[in-house]
Parts: sequence; C-alpha cells; structure tokens
Amino acid sequence: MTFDKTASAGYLANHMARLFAHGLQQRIQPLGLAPAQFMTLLELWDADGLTQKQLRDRLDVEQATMANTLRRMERDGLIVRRPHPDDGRAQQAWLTPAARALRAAATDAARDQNARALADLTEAEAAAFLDLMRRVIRTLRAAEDGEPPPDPA
Amino acid sequence: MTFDKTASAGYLANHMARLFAHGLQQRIQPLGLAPAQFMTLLELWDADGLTQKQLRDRLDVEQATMANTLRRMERDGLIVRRPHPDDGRAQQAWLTPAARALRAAATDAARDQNARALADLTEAEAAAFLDLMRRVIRTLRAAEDGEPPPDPA
DNA sequence: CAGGCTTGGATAGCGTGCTATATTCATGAT
DNA sequence: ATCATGAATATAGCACGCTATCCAAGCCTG
Repeated sequence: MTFDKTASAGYLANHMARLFAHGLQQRIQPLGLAPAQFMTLLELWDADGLTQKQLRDRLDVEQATMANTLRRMERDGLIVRRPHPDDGRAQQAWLTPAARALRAAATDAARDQNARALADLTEAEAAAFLDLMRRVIRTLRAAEDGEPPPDPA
Repeated sequence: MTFDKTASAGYLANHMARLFAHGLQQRIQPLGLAPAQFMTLLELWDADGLTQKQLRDRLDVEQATMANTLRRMERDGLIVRRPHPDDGRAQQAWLTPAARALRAAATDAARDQNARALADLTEAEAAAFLDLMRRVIRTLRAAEDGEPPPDPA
C-alpha cells in the first residue's frame, strides 16, 4: 500500500519533463516561442508545407492539440496555412520568414538546455539514458494501441 | 543547425511523460481521480493535514498550481480545508473518508502503469533508469535556483 | 504601536495536453 | 447520381502547469 514517489518512473518522468519544459521555456521565450511551437517548428524547418495530420503523426499529439498549436502559431506570425492543392479538407502549414530566421537561435537554446540537464552524466550514461527513454516510449506506445488498460477489478 | 528530436533529452522526456500521464489517467479515471490529484493524495495519505505550502514544497509545483489542484480536490470531495490553528493565513488539507478509501486501488493502478512502462527493461536497467532520472532532476533543480538561464547573446 | 517587509493563499490569464463532438470534403458502392 | 462512410479539421470544455498580481495575516524594527 505504501508508494514511494521517488521510486516511481511515472512520477519522476513528470517531474523531469516539467523541469525540462521550464528551462526550455525560459530560453526560447525571448525569441517569442513557446515549447510546443518550437517542437512543431522542428518538423517544419525540415519539411515545410506539412499538413496538420502529418505534423501530429510526427509529434504524437492529438488532433485537437495540434490544431490549437497551429492556430497560435498562425496568430503569432510563425506560419501561414493555405489549402492543400489536392485535398479540399486539408491545409498545409508554411513557415514565414520570421519563423525560418529563428532556427539557429532556437535549436541552440534547446541544445544548451539538454547539455545542462545532462551535465552531471558521463557520455556513456547520457547515451544510455536517451536509449532507455526511447525504449520506454516504444513500450508505452505499443501498450496504447495494443491493449486497452486492464480493468482494475 | 540540424536538431534530431530523438536525440534530445528534453523532447524524449516530454513525450515519455505524456505517455505516462495518459496511461495513469486511464487507470485512475474510473476512481474519479486525475493525475495531479493522485500526486497530491500520495502526500496526504502519508501525512494528513498538510498546508498548501507544505504540499507544494513536497511536490515541487508553483503555488498557484497547488491552489488550483486543491480547489478541484475540495470540489470533488477528496479533501476539506480548515484554518490552521496557529497561523491565520494558512489552511490545512484533510482527507475525506472517500479519499482515504481510494488509496489501495489508486496506488495499485500507478504501480501497474509503472510496471508496464518498464516491462521491456531488465531489473538492473530499470534501477539505472530511475537513478538517471533522479540525477537529472537534481541537476535541473540546482540549475534553477542557482544560475538564471544564460543570456543567449 | 506604527509602518513596512514577508509569507500564505487566491485569482486572472495563458499554453499545452486531453476527450468528445461537429463540420466539411473525399471516396467507393449501389 | 446518391448515399454512406471515412478522413481532415475545428471547437467546446476540462486538467494542470506557468507567470503576475492581489489580499490578508504575521512579524520585526524603529
């Protein structure tokens, strides 16, 4: 019945992610960016003109979340959305020059944040850490589309 | 300038935490609990009658976040708040019988979620993973109260 | 004791995640 | 051609994190 939160992977993951997000937010706020906008820009910097569907597949967020993030990015002048030439339902998101100009500064900020977070780990530990996170993510994703959570009866 | 998100600790931490939270939410929703409420209950199950300040120190969230979570918990009949006997500014949060009754089912759900997430890791890997997360958290917390984020000039 | 600083808490406002629902367009079968 | 189904997006409503502000109570110092 006792439950030690410092031995709970989920608790630690939540706490760690909050600290990462806070650090990143502090660094990219001067650029006029928010964390989810940065995450989305990472995709668009590599492949401009993606649809909402393509973005949410790449970022693994729900459709409504992606729609809201894109709306804020359009509001903030980071993207424009134009109708998809071949599909009247879809839109493509195109970067504005302002958004393209932020790439170097924003990725530097993120790299810096990552470096600080892992500063106390050796190279081998950091590599192992990334690998463990990727494996846990894969496991959790598989559990989501596979088995629905078991009835706790 | 290129930035591989699958090699970014912050990106992976965010993704992993979302998957953990989603899994937990699915499991405790039938109990009428939300993740932050569960996290708060973990403290109160151990030490009933804590103040908002004590809770936020233990959980490392901002004061406003804790205030809102407690308001929802009171609304949902999980706690009652009564004035602190020695300090007219403070209140103590006391568990209702309903909240006490949820302890076993909720901690089982969380343990189950953790077990699934780590199912593909060996015992040694899981232990190392928890340890790495604790170390990264410690580093990030130190960076927060220590140096403000450097000017990206 | 008065005035000012500190501390506990509440509230407003926003970003980001979610679920659930509605809308619109595409497509395939009759 | 029509009609049903499915796919892409939008919207409402909520939880939970944050910052910034405000209020009230404690406390300390002159």
